[in-house]
Amino acid sequence: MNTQSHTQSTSRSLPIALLRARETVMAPIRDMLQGIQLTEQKWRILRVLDELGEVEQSAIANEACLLLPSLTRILRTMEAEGQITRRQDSQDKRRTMVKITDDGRRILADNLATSLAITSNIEAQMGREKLDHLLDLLEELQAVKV
Amino acid sequence: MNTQSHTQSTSRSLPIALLRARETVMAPIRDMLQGIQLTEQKWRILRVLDELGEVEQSAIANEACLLLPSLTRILRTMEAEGQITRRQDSQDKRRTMVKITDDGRRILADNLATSLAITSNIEAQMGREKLDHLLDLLEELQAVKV
DNA sequence: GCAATTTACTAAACATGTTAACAATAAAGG
DNA sequence: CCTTTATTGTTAACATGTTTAGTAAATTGC
Repeated sequence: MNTQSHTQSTSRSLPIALLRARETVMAPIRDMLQGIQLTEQKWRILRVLDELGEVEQSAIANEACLLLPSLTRILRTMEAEGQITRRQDSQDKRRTMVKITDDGRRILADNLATSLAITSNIEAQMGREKLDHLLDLLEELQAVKV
Repeated sequence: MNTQSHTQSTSRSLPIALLRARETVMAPIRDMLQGIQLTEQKWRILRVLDELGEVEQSAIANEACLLLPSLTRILRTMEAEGQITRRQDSQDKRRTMVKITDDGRRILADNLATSLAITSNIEAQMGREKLDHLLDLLEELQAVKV
């Protein structure tokens, strides 16, 4: 008799189900990224910067779902590798503004087709409606007060 | 004009939506665990071991969604802290069998009520039906071939 | 039986996750 | 103004994630 007999099997545990689903979705993206020496996180950062233009680090952290200490380290290497640039904001000197470089954009452009193909593949197998419904439910879950 | 104008906003990106939803769900659990010096991963391991009894490490890795190298390290410290025991399997000497100790079980028992309350809270806010539906969709997503 | 392959796990190296503490600047409130 | 508080970001320390390589034992296939 176990302590947790009241609880669900792992496949019906929300935290684990979310983790496993994410592994499934990320697997082909990781395959793509491994070919170009980019981590999942750096890829997300490049996409956010391409989408938002020049932004402060908190905004990146928020959009790309990273904590600031991680972001600090990652941006340091990305700057050294020439994928982004950073400069102090003149108005608010606490802020660092970050921008994607042409090299960074090139990485995105080179992998856009593969990225879209991965998304399409999942959509084709699950169906657009189900996928939209799933995204709605996930959005709703994020709004839950904890 | 950005490179990614074809793509969805981050809130409709499946990988990020899954990540954010998971953050929401884990936040109160992390609060609980911080009080008892346990990481999210160790908590999952204890629950799996309580549920499955004595099992090999690959089974834990699979159930708790951890890679073996991470598991090796984590189990080493958990053994040192007396929450689990490990022994070589006599039939198949490659296998290491892992079992939860009474101390480990006590940790689970002490936090069962809090854990259940967190689950109930989410269920109360989202509704059981939606939650079940979400779990169904996540299960379906995991089955997608990539 | 035995070589080749597979399985179960470990080790090492590097990247990120996570928390706590801190520095610098800006905003708020008196 | 000037103190207090909040915001922005960094650093450090430790835990885990991820990949590659390696070891030992079991299984396969001939």
